[in-house]
Amino acid sequence: MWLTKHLIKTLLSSFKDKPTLSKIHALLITSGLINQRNPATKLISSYAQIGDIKVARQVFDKLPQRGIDAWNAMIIAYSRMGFSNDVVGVYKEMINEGIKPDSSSYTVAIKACASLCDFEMGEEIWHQAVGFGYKDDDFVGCSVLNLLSKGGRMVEAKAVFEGMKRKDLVCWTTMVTGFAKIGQGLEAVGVFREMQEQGMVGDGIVMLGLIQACTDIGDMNVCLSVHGHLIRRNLLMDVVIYTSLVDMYAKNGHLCLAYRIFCNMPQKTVVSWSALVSGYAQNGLAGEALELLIEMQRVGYRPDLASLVSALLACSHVGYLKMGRSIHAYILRRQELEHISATAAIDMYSKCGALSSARELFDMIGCKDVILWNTMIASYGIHGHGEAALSVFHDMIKTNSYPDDATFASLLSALGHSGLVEQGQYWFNEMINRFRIEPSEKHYACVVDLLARAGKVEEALDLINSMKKHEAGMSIWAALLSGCHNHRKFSVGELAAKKVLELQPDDSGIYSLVANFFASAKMWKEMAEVRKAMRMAGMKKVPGYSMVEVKGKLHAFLMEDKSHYQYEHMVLIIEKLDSEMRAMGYTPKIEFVFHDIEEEVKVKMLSFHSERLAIAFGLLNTEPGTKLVINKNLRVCGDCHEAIKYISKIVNREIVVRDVKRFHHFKHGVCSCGDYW
DNA sequence: ATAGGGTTAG
Repeated sequence: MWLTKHLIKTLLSSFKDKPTLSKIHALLITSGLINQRNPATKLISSYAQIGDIKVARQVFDKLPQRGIDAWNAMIIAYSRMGFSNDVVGVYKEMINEGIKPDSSSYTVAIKACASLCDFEMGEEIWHQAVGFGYKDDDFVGCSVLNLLSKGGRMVEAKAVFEGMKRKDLVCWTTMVTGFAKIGQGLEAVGVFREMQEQGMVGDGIVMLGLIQACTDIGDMNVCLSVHGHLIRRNLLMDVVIYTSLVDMYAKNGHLCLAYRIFCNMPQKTVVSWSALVSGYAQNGLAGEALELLIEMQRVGYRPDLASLVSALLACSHVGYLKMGRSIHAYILRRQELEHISATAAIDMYSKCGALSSARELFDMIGCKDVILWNTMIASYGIHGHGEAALSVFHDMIKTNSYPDDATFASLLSALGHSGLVEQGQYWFNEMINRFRIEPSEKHYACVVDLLARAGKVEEALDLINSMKKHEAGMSIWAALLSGCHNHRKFSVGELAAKKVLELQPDDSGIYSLVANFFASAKMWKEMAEVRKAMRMAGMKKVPGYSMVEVKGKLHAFLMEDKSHYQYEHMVLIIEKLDSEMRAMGYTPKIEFVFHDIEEEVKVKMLSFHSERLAIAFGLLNTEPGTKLVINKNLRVCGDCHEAIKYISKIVNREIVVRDVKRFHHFKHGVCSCGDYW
């Protein structure tokens, strides 16, 4: 055999195509060199590099004696392919065969555990590494930093980091990114500054962590200065960095800027598109998000799950059930439904009024995680099905899923809206004592709401006064006031009303609550003052609109929307309904009009609120008996709430109105959610 | 010589 060992080595490092590799492989076998450590190891890495991991494994398995080099070649091969399970598998085999891992085996194995989020295993390997004298190894240490930061354990990570003798750029980057990822942007910036003070020069990757930190901090000045820094340092070349910038500006609501950067990017990837789609969706610009999803497909990008999930979010925002369904079906066809997209689809179904579809999907998901459970509980909650929410919660406990703060926020809110007071109080206490979760302001607001609805306003006030770590905010006082209003508890109510006014509401619904309270308490002077204050505050400028999906298309209506092609027909329907309603005993609640105009005009304004236009349009264009689902961007008006009860009876239809807070199911003259508030 | 830090989504 004229091929020397040396020549084989050279060949293996310079030729990366499969036919050549196979030829060399054959030569190694015929020459017997295959059984020597060095060429075999080389062969394994070469096969791994061209992505032929199976052959690499075969070579590895056939080796008569395997040294640490061969093991590492194999473990690194799996790591490069992203096969973390196999990495851990090979590591375990090594241990079983009595091979002593070295620095690189530990490093790669711990990295694999981090990407699998298998923190137990990761820590076990870490301890083994320490036991074998790799305590001060930089690579192992850095892998550990990554493991801890992936688990959000930045306090421990910081301790390890501080103990490291030589901190290189990779370690610093891990710390910066770690803090940024868990929402501690300021800490991340602090670490970056420290790094600069140590004279370390950053690269694009550490800047990526810094961009994420800025995204989290949300201060435009910081964002712009980091952007400037990138330009000055000439680091603005990588697609990934551009994409991150798009995300940063989009998440902070600067969509024009995000879009401009997106358009001017030298190249784009699917991720760049996804980042923009998600930016639009998260900022409530559902139409733009969906258009962008279509546009990206048109120019040849196959949407990834992130963009599809964002599109589902957009659908749930505007109640676009038909589009939501087809996106869900598309994900199913691609066989890519997993937890995140399933959760998004469940949320979409429930927010579009298709609660049973949400449940059906939920039941099909095996091995549910916390967010999935929480989403189902919240779904029942917004529809006013407290018992169902509680039963899902019980299932959750039975399967040993551990509830978190969000679980209880959804559960307590669901119980409150269904008047399950004892259950609410019980689980609030269990949350604190058994699950050791500290109540947040949100939890307090739920329980205050729960108690106040039941008329236990003194108890609610005691709870508010017992709050130590939080200051009671608008939601808490408004909930209390509403209970006082409904149960004619005037003295606590007066206190709550004052607190609400002190906090300067920017929502006309809250002003009307205060005014109504003063009216029922016969405190006329205060009532007049509230009306005056309201005029002075000049209420939110957000125009109210309602949407209805008819035959798979979304139709939006603004108040008194005369431009609509069916306006005359809609007016006729509204007027006809109006006279029938009055005959049944309905009187318009003009306190819900906040303009200084004549009463007759006020009444007219009420009956042309956007929700009623949407209902009229729905009635006109659907078969009798069809359920109508209306979506409103603000809170449904109190008068309309009353009127829709009558309408549901007159036309004998189920009418579902979703407003910012929850769902109102109107059927046979009643609303499932009881009181308006 | 090898290995450790990177973008979007519930």
